[in-house]
Amino acid sequence: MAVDPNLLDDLEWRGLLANSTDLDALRAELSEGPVKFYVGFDPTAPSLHLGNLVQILTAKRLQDAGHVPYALVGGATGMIGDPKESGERTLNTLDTVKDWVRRVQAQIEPFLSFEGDNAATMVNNYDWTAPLSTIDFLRDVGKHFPVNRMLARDVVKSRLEQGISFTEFAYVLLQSMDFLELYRQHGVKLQFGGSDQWGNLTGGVELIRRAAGGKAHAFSTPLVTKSDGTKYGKTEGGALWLDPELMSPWAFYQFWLNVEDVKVGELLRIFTFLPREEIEELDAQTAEKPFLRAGQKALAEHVTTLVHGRGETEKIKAAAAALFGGGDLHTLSVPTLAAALGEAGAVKLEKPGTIVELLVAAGLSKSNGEARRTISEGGAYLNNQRIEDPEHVPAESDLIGGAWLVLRRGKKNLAGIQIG
RNA sequence: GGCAGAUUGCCCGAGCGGCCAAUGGGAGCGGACUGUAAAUCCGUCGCGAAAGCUUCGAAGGUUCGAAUCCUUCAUCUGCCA
Repeated sequence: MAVDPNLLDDLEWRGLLANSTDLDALRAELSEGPVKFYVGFDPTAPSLHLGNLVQILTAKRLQDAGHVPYALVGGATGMIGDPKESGERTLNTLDTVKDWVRRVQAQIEPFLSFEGDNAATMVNNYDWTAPLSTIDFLRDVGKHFPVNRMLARDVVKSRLEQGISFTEFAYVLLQSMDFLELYRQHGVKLQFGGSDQWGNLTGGVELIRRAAGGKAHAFSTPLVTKSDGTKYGKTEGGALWLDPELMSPWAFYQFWLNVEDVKVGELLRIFTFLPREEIEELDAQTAEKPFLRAGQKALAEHVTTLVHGRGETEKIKAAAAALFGGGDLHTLSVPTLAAALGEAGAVKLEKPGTIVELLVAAGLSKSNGEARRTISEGGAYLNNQRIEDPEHVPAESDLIGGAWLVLRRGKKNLAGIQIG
């Protein structure tokens, strides 16, 4: 099978290469023919999130270019926990990890092709890690890891003061072993991951060299952050999940639509498969007519379609047009409005209560006090009319189509109430 | 194992017997400005309509009254073995 010779150039242009081992050697290898590569996901939650999506899409880019993916879900590494700077992780039970492995696998599958010449393979490191004896592990793997080098890693250094368990300290051995195992079993020669995984990636390359005398490659993708350097979704209401149960497609779409101008170009490159010319055109539009937010719209549309499908995206776009259109809500057709509110999130009530009760019922405010605060701050809207009296109860005439109320907190948080 | 110090709200960090639901900063949230952007400015930021209730690692205790004092426990850090 022919491989795309421009793969690395494209990845580079998209800003997906943060760090890499010998890039020229990798370029040569990738141009010769299909290369088997792997990318791993640890089941640390019931769903993957935005950061993982970078890896999934990168894997797809490689597969589209003719290479052969091995998607690893870490049933074993998920039992141990990758050290992170903020502190020791809580261990999850085997049952929990197994459940999450299944979910994560199911999330990855739609993105890759498991058929054809360069079909993807799903693997689980539990399969080769669980049967391993301690003695074999220490002799065959441990012997190749100088502790002084392990201590020099940034994450480890940052943890030495506050403390790090041996369990997490040893994590890198497991991930390195995965690479070695896939190298030996399947001839996998390339691994990539987020830049926070760099130490683990090179650990594997090093282990393959020492234990098998082989040459393998690795590269890392940059961490996606906001313009102030903080992670997306870390501070605002939790992570950006790919699972529609954990984050509604509507909220997902809204997230991309609200991306800062300065980040649009970067995110379009990383998260969409749009060709270079189109992205550069969008860059130009963002620079010249930022108020049109053409970049944000394209970004929201493409990424939501990738993750949740075309149909869902179309429904959301129609809903957003109806709800944010600025027109009189009463002029919308009831089916349109009902569908729109269904996307944005709607709850059913027997009868309307006070605006405070409605805000809480719709999930727009966490408590009565918070709802009252929002109202006193002038942030509560019923059918696009600001409501200032916390005791306000919607009248019969407020019910659009005899049943619907559009509730909004602030500029962007919408929810529907269905009475009846 | 011994000694010393730490543990405060989402995070950082004051408070060291009443004036503390707890200074300040950050994040968050709302408003103004705009473009469902950024920056800026203003407001807000435990629960409760209120009376009041529950908070300052955990459990007890002293006191009219404790985040502040005492005891025990847990965890972390440093020093000594």
